[in-house]
Amino acid sequence: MGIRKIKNQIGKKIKDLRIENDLSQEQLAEYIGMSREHISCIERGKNLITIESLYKISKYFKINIKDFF
Amino acid sequence: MGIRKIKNQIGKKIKDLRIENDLSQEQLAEYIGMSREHISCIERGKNLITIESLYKISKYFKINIKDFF
DNA sequence: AATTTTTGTAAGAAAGATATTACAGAATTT
DNA sequence: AAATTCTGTAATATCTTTCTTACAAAAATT
Repeated sequence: MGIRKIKNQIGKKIKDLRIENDLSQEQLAEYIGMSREHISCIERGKNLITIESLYKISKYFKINIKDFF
Repeated sequence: MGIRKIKNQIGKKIKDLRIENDLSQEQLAEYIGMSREHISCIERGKNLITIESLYKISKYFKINIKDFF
């Protein structure tokens, strides 16, 4: 599995969590402290998130960071 | 568990793998394509590695990226 | 003990991630 | 259908990570 698939996988997981929790990109962005545009790109696998940001998201949704991989 | 602990945890894991495989920081750096200084900082929990670099290391050591978390 | 190898550390440069702004299209709501 | 909310996208700016260079300390080897 290459880095592109990892990007898509992480993006999909974030989007799923966001939808499950009935949040808009903007709401999630505000909670996590990042821009909506960046979240949009991450969800579509265009940008790669840092470990620190991924950690914040995992914390917010109360899941283990492992579950993104 | 905060981001500082995650840094230390990742650094320790990388160092352990490197020692187990009898590599110097310089050798690992060359294989992975990153600087020795940066690996030194990562191992000591001073710098936080990106997901892409972490992925390269996991691939080199043939382990799952989950195992860093 | 001297030599060589390995590692820590710092300052500045380069690269990459993320923010900001702005606008358009899609989806939803009224 | 109009209005509102939500999302995609691009260009530029800002911030953080990573590299480069250089030197010193520590550890291993001879």
